[in-house]
Amino acid sequence: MDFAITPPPAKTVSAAMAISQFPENPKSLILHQCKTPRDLNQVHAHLIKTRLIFNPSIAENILESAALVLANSMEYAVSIFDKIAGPNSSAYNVMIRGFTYKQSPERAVALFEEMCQNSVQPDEFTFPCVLKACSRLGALSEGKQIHAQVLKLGFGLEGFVGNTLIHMYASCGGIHIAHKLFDRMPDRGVMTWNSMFAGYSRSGNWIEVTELFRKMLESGVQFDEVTMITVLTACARLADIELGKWVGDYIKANGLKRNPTLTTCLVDMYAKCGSLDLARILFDQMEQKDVVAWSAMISGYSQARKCKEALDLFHQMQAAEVDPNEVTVVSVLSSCAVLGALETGRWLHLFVKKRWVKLTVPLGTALVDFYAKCGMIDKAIEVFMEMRCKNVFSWTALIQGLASNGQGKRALDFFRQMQEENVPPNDVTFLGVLSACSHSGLVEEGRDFFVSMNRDFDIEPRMEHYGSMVDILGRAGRIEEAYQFINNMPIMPNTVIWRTLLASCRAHKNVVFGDESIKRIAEIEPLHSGDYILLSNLYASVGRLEDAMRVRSLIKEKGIKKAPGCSLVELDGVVHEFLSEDDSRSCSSEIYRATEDMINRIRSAGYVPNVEEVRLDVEEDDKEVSLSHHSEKLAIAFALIKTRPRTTIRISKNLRVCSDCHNAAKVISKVFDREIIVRDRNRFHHFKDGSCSCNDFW
DNA sequence: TTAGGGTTAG
Repeated sequence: MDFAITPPPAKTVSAAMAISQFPENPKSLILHQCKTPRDLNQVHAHLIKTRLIFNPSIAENILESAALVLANSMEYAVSIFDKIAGPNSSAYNVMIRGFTYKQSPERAVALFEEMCQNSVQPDEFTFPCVLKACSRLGALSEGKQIHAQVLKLGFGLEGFVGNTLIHMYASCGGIHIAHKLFDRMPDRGVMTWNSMFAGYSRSGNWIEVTELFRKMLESGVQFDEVTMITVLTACARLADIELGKWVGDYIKANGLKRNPTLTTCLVDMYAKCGSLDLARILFDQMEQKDVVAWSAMISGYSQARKCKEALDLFHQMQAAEVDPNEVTVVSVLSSCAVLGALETGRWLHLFVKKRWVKLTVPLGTALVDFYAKCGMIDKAIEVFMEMRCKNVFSWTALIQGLASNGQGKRALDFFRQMQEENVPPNDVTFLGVLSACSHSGLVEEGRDFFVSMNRDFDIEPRMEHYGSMVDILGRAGRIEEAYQFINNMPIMPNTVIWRTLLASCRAHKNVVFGDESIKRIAEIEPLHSGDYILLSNLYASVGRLEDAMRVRSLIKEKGIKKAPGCSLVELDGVVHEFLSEDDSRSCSSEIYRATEDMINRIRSAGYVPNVEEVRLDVEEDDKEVSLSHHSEKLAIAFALIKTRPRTTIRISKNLRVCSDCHNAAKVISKVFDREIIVRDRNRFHHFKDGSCSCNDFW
């Protein structure tokens, strides 16, 4: 061979040198020397030249190299395999294994069938490979046929075949069969147990995972890191901090923290169980943090509604130059949605467009939810339409988004479309549907949907569904009907239900049922400041000012804290905060002046302050001033002077908008020619041209 | 030659 004279690069030398002294059994040589396709080509060429390829055992060795070396393709291996006259079971095994590992499990199963047709008897190595392929495919019926073959050929449950059979059944939805085999298994090792865990965790049966783990501990079989990973995942989903901590302590005591996957699971478990600080300590201690570790910590914050922390950590992740993946983006988007962080969310959307051509279901859904929660409902619809694949989550996000943005009828149109496309709604979808009816005053429709969810979809109404129904009736002024509805509830109504009724009583000036609601709330828990304020306003609305004052003074007497009204407005990515009657800001006089100007202008356009809801402890003359200093008015006035004409103003509020501010905002939108979007605790108000998207139902 | 794992959306 000529390259013994002129040495080519190192890698080729080793392969070539080896070839010149080809050993009797070349298996390990071929496997070790063939590291690249080029090596493989050379060895293969040599085998053909020397006719060694016709030696079945040598052909098999090169076949195995071809199946293992080339990263994503089996074509080279196929070309060798096709030239083997009468391949034996070992050759088939190599090919089946190759297909299984190289993401073509369906070809692995097909080849197994071909093997049987060619009367080549499978051996104890064939079955684990082909069963693994079935597991990957979720191919239960093929798996069952293979099981029959296993029995026919007399293989028992011992060893690998038994374990892979259990794994196959467990991961293809045949968990009961898997359990039967597991029970009959003569010698259950850690792999046997892990195969069962894999099945339960794949189907989300987290309780079964923890119960099985306790049985494993009783049995005395030593668990391993894979077991702990599955168990920790289950603890996270179940918020089972007790068992989770036990595993955590075991990991600490046995010095297993160096396994980053295991630590990531611990971080995730602590975060999902609410111990965010513990999670963060572990996370900070991790030497190597991959994208999954970062995502676990970020989603921990996001799910705990610590959205600012989630965004901060995301920025740290970018600073650490770790590339976010889909999961990261989905978590961060959901935090942006809660915060109304429009700029960051938009940036993420651009990032998604650049990075991933196809919108996946979770990504699309997170974007729909994000835009809807930022009041950009048209953009939410646009993203939804772009999604090629949608599931019940995506439809629900859109329906809820439309409902909270005051487009109840459109929400119901989408609900009908969802049914036409055969996507079955779930309990949360119905919350969106009922909320659409409530916000749009669709009483009869709401009642029909409430009946239909149980009758046609077999969904048992939860407390929230009953609450929505009370809201629908109450808002429409059908207070007595709402009261009867509560009395007929098959479950014990909670305070949310009674507070919903109380709010309706306030809106419709119904003192009788208002008093009754307060009584019922007080039976369950101490009254909130909001309850007193609603009751006080209710009395004031029917002219019982003394009672109103008495209720107000109770707040002070009992020392009940009131949550101050707070509005946020985002300008150039900076969030400004306003509190009611806030004079702490350095520019407050400027803002108060702007507020005054704003009020004067809308007064001349017909705005009349509604003093009914003003704090009753304020002196009569001051009432209108107090009204004009509600946080949303301050925020709107601030935005009016700080932004260019016609720019949309976006306000986020911690409480519900009061009726006076609602009225004022309508007039402001017309007088100043501005679209104003206010997100309150429950929903959106899009003020434009003197009216609001909520049609004054809120 | 043969088996197992973590983060995501309403």
